[in-house]
Amino acid sequence: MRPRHPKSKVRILEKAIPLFARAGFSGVSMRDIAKKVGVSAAALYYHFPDKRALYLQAMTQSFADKARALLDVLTTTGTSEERLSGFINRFCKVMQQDPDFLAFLQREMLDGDEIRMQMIAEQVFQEPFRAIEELSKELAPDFDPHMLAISMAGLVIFHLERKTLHLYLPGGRPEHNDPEVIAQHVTKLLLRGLKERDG
Amino acid sequence: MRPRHPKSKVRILEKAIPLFARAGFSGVSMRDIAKKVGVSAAALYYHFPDKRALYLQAMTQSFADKARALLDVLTTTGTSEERLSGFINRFCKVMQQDPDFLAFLQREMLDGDEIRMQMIAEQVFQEPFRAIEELSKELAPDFDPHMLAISMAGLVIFHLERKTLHLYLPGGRPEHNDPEVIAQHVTKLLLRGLKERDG
DNA sequence: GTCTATAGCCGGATAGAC
DNA sequence: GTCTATCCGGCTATAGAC
Repeated sequence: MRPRHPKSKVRILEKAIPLFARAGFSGVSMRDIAKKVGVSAAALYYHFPDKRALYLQAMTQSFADKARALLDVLTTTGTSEERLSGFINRFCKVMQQDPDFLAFLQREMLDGDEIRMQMIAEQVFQEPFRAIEELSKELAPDFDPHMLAISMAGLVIFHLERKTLHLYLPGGRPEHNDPEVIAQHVTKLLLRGLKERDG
Repeated sequence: MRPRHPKSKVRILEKAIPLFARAGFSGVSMRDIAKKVGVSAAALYYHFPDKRALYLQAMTQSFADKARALLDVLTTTGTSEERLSGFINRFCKVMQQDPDFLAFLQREMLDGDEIRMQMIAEQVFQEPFRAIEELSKELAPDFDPHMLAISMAGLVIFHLERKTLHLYLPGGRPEHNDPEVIAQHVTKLLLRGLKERDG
């Protein structure tokens, strides 16, 4: 249960996250954030030393607990195929339910400096990435596990990030945005690609 | 052969492209561009009505001729497999040789308004996309051709856009940035994934 | 076609009252 | 903790000389 009047700092971050995720660091002003929160711009400086610190904390907040959500489903029991399918499903769902997280991730891959990238890698992706590499080794030992893990992430992420372009490309249909449809497509593509031979 | 002193407008666009591609519309000022070109900011307004127009023309310029480069290799003769492999190779090479194009594309997928997205779709991606859908139908009639085309693009693009993150993820090696290595990986993954059964 | 100068606005950030 | 008022620099864009 969330309190009706959360601490100011939390309220500021809650409002700042979607703004920064959608317009980026230089696309949002402190006044924009203050207006959304319903306070003066000066009030923000009581809680954060400067704009960069506010951005960094907003991003960190948006990334929190994402690693755990992805790891959980990777460490359950079952065949390799079941774990892959479970992971792809969870990944699609997490990304679709939190568009701010996806936008932040895309933004950081474009603009992120070394320090922020290192933080993201260590705090969010390193553990799940390792688990996916292990799964890759089980499923397809003749593939480079690092590249295969990148491929899995890329397949899911690109299906979700191409949303706006999708409207104007031929053959686009509404169900192509359904995370379950995407997960099913990606899993089918991967599994057939991972088994060297199958009936 | 490029003339030693190209028209000012062309010179401005040449300098503006990498700046906008790397920092985005709001991350670059008219003064930044003017400084790179070696003129005053006021001079830019002789050639472009405002900053938005300059950005749009820079983006359009960066996207020009990309459709043709991708289409050429799709319409050559050969088996479906050869055309797929040729396309993936070309796609990787084009994207890697022109990082500004890749950055612009990522940026527009994040920030692009409907008008710009429609322009990109119609002028750059519609024709090659249709050709890839046709190829998908030949190779794997039981897949949704639209989704498969998205998957192909996503695989290539994500391997190239994750460059900065890659340093901090386990198992990353220098050759993972080689476009030929990426193309080979993606082709292998796709072809095994596309054939329903193989020996 | 390019310059200098400048208008007018908006940005981040601070001072000091309450 | 939040306010109003403000500093000051950078921003887009224009005016007018050359």
